[in-house]
Amino acid sequence: MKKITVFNNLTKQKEILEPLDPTTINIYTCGPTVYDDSHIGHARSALTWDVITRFLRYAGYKVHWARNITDIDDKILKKSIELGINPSKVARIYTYSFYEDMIRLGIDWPDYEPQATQYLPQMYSFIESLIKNKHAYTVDNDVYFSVSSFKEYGKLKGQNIQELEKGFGRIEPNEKKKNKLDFALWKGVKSNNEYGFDSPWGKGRPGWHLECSTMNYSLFGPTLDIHGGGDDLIFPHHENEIAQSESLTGRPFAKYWLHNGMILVNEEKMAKSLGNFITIKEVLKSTTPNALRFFVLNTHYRMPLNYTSEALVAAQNGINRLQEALSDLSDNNLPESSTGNFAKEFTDAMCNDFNTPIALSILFNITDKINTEKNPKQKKAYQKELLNLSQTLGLNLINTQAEYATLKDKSFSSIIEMLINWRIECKNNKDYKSADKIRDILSKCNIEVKDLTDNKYKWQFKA
RNA sequence: GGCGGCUUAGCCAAGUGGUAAGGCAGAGGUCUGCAAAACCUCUAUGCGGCGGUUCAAAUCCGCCAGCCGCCUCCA
Repeated sequence: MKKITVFNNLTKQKEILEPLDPTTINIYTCGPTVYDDSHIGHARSALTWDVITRFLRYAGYKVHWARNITDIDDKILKKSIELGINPSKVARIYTYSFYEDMIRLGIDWPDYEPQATQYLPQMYSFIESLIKNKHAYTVDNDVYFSVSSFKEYGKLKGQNIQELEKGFGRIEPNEKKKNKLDFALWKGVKSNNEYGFDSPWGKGRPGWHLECSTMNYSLFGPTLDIHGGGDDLIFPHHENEIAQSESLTGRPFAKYWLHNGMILVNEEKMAKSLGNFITIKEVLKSTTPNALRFFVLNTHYRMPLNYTSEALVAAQNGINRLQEALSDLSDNNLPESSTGNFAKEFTDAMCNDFNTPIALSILFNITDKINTEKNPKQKKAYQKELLNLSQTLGLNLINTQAEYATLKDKSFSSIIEMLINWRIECKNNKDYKSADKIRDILSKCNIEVKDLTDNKYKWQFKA
């Protein structure tokens, strides 16, 4: 297998991927905060790491992938007040919603899905060690990390502490902090009614950055191979993770830092805070998981990706062409052997910092071969190759009927609307015989049409 | 203000020194009862602009313009 090259954000250059253990890769990627339905930005992130871990396994590595769930956080508390339910229940509701989305998108289950609230004792000892080492200090019932205690602070962002301080004008000063760049490891409650956990520093909740450091340390020890996440997390989240973890262990936290680009809507970042997000559930009403995956993989993972409905249509049509080339195959009817003619090109592309757009273009090159190959045996071999490589990207090109079922509601409604409109046309032409026939047909399908004035109508299911 | 990134055909998007992948859309044709699918042909002398380095630049350097991200929670 060829060497895999990755763009390491810590060094800002492409490097050959050399895990600590040559046979195994430990990878941790930042997952969602579960306070609402996930949007397609989360889908992009999940798809990116799904494909990267799939390829690492394809390349022969043993992969241990962890993706956290942030299940305690200010936004969750806010939501719990809005909904009038316990914060842990809010977290569970949206964790399950996230899982539902991940299943529909065909994301492989990570090997670990640590949740913040399951690691509180480990967090306490993490904080205690930092206090003992003078990297953290307590103020009232809060604990803060002291940025000035970590000389390399800013190395991921590429700025030193002085430079970072200069650009700090936008942040409201917190009087409790010794340095304005310091961040909370533990946030004490303001009043006893507030939700929280009992800790050595009183009732409160963990700071966001702490969970990733703690869970990484618990799962993988001082140093892991790859740490991933969205590029909006580089600063301060990942910077702070580095500061905490390296202050604790004195060892490098992660060898390689990989970040996926954002999804944009109208050239603007899609984010919950901007309110311009499209949920995964919403988008899957009008497109298939395959098409969404194609849409995402057609752009290199580090580039921004502009969301448009046109692009999703293009993706769906592209997927259709690939599926068409395998339309005579099914699970009971798979060719035995692959040509292997394209596997090298495919691997080369993926080894070059996971160049999925090139990898996809190779799938189309194989499709050309399938569609023009006269020799049936050879054609089968090309089909097998297309199937193998598409599966490495997590695409599902055969047995696709189940996928279309997710679109059923939309198609179903539009067919009914169409029939009703046809019926109105018949009525307007005084062709009542045809109009009645259409109404009878709908009626047999348990759809009752009710005429209103001015060609208006409504329809409903009847038992 | 500080730091980082982007600008390639109608649209999406690869390509980081050797003469522009791939997809979508579009045009013409073959096939077809008609479609669909498939196949064949065509669709950027040019990669934001201006300079420079080089035998050779979309690719390297400089300047300019436009756009975006992070610095507050964010995948």
